[in-house]
Amino acid sequence: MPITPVHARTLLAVSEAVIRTASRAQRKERTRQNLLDVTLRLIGHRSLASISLREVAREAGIVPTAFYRHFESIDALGVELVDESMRPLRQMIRDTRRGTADKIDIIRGTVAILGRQVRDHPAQFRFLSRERYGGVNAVRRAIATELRLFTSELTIDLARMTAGLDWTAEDLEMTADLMVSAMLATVMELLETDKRHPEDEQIILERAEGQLRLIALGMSVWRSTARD
Amino acid sequence: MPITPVHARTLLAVSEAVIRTASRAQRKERTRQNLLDVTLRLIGHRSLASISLREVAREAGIVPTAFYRHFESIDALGVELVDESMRPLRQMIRDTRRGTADKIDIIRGTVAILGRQVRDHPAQFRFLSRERYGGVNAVRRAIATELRLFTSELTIDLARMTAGLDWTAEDLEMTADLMVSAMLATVMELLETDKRHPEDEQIILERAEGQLRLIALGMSVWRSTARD
DNA sequence: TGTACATCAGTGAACGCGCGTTCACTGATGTAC
DNA sequence: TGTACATCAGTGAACGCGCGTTCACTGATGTAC
Repeated sequence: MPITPVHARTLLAVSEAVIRTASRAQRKERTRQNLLDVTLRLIGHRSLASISLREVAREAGIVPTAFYRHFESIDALGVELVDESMRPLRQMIRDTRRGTADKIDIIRGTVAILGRQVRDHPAQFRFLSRERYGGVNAVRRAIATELRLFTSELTIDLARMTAGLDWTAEDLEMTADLMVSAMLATVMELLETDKRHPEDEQIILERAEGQLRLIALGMSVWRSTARD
Repeated sequence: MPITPVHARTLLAVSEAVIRTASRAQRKERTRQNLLDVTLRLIGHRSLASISLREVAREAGIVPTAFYRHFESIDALGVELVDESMRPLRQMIRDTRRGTADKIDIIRGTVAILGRQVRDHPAQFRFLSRERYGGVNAVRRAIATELRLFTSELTIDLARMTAGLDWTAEDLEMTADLMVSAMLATVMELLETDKRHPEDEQIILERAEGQLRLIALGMSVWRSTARD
């Protein structure tokens, strides 16, 4: 649609309104983000189901009733947190794709990226792993959906790598699923490491690297039996 | 220590006492077990951190204060539940070892046993997977310890299978860890299946079988790089 | 076997507390003209 | 620019409720002799 003078005037009016209302709207957005951040921090030691609306509001510096200006309930806030917490994982895919095409390097690079993301965003990963099979239904389903998308993305990458090697879609998905399982287990182990033993992190990452290499080796000799 | 007449008389007295006190002790044990069962059932839809002592007592048909005759707190009950819930998993190892020595059969058999155990003891597996990274610290640590033992057992089996193939202890453990990760992910997926689609269970089990076969293939061409 | 006493699983009243949610409100910010 | 009105993020009192835990108790079961 071309921008006519009429549109231009309308757009100008709208953008002026946005600038003028920005102050209040921005402050609301800041409070909202604060509620999300505070919840993520509280989740560090406990589960979503066990934190209270009043506690979150208190930590965010607002009165309990003001919470409802932003979310319908703690569970609804949790569902929004899933999306926000998946961001580091989505970034991981992008970072990995930007890496080299050599297989050993891909594995080493992927594990390194994984380690860095977990180190940089521990609260997000802790939230996802704690609530993945946690007690809040809506949150559990939201995480399952996001992880399925993540596995799909990995399946696409595997399809590209094994192009012409006669892999079935089922086998590709099965392999991607195994890789995601191994990586998620690695994430959980990384999160459980004691900060007083930083060398544990290296051991876990090396093991993860070995596991991905083992899977890659298996792939190199895999013959599909789907049509047996 | 040999059993002397004096011992025999003492043992007799003790066993008579046991029989005589059995009624009250047995009833206490029954209530205790009932508390564990009720908690396991309540955990089906929510997390341990979100169920209350009063709720468990109510469901078990006792007054809240009577709960303390059996457990110090819900968390303490949870730790005991870990041990009870690990029983199906331990049984799995025994069942699998009783299977044949052929590799393909071992995989098929193991997956079949896994599927059966999850079907027969869903509450126990749900408890373990939900609380493995859940909000109750003591329970989380208890599960981690038990799963480490489980991985050790599997490492022993792998060592037996790869005898003379020059595998290092680290590589065996790494492989066992990957297998346990894959199996636990399978358990969680089985628990999430909708009962209205029983065919999903078969799909998940077939995928698990493929994953273990892929790992076994990788093992067959694995060369340790630990001494690089 | 009978009796007197001990044990102890389960009772029921009571407590103070933090919870989610309602409601009418305030006052700073934004909008219309 | 100035004024009159609208919006709405955050307030604060109030509610009823279920919670964990204390305490003194009851009465059936068990033990000693």
